[in-house]
Amino acid sequence: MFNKETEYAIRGLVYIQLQNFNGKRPGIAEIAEQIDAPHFYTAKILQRLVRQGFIESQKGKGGGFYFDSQKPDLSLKQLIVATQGDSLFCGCGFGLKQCDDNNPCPLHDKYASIRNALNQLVTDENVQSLAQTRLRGEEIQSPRLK
Amino acid sequence: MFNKETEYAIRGLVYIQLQNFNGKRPGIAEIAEQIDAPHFYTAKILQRLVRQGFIESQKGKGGGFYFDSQKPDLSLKQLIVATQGDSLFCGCGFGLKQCDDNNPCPLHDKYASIRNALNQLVTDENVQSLAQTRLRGEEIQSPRLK
DNA sequence: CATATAAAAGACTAAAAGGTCTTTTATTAT
DNA sequence: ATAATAAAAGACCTTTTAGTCTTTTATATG
Repeated sequence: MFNKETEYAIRGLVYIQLQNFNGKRPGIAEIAEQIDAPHFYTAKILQRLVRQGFIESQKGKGGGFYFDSQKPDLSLKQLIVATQGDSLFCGCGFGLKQCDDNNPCPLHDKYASIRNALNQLVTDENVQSLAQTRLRGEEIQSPRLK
Repeated sequence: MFNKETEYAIRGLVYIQLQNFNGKRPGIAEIAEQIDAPHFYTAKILQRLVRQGFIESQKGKGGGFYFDSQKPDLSLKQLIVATQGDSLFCGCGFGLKQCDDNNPCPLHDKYASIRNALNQLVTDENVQSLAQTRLRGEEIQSPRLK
């Protein structure tokens, strides 16, 4: 469904946001290890996301990656389109060029509804809400485990 | 969503079935042209499908590709799994290794329902029914056009 | 200001996907 | 038989995706 770059980007950004909630700015080594992704490849992907303005970074001692809390939440849709384009949301499952609501291919209606559901999901969900869900999950479970 | 090989395979097999309904066995050149796919690449893909027993072929004059009408209908699911594996139907959208119903990642439930819908669609639909839909569509439109 | 630290930049390699082409083999019609 | 035909086989090439590594640049802190 998603390519590696997108997977690592989602996992990386959610991890960064999670650490940010705790007042920390994780570095590449920590991020890559925690999300189980290749160190240097993760660095390259995060650098691209910085250049595109999705996250901020700080060089030098105590540096790392962080979200600008002034900026609006980052939807998965924005992130996915940035890393692998929008083909997932506008292509025809059957691969036909001439396929739209007026001239549908045999699979059109059923496939379109699935594609729309996927579009809805990634438009609604964002990095911040995912990180918060994980934060809550851990907070709720912690007392029982201790 | 699907890779090129899968797209060409679906389009090619539907075209073959459509021609078979008319008592014809199309050859590679015709198929590739009609489905707008690269000639030699289409040949390679169809050859693999023959080896896997999805379709039959006949060499020599008057030869071409055809379905064994004795065999059961070929679902898109079978075809997709043969051409690009089953990762689309069992992977986690979030890319986490530990993600199942017991230990779900934040997106699990919503993503799972989309994946299941997709699975259902390609399991229900098959090459034969798609070809028949196109056959009916053309038959209905023909009288008006002439 | 020096130094340690950490991201930025970019060259490089590896593997997979996508695609091309030539040669061989099988079949059928003359 | 043999010539024409059409798929099978497989070598090769190109592009994209995935991943690695070294060098450079910026920055906080002693």
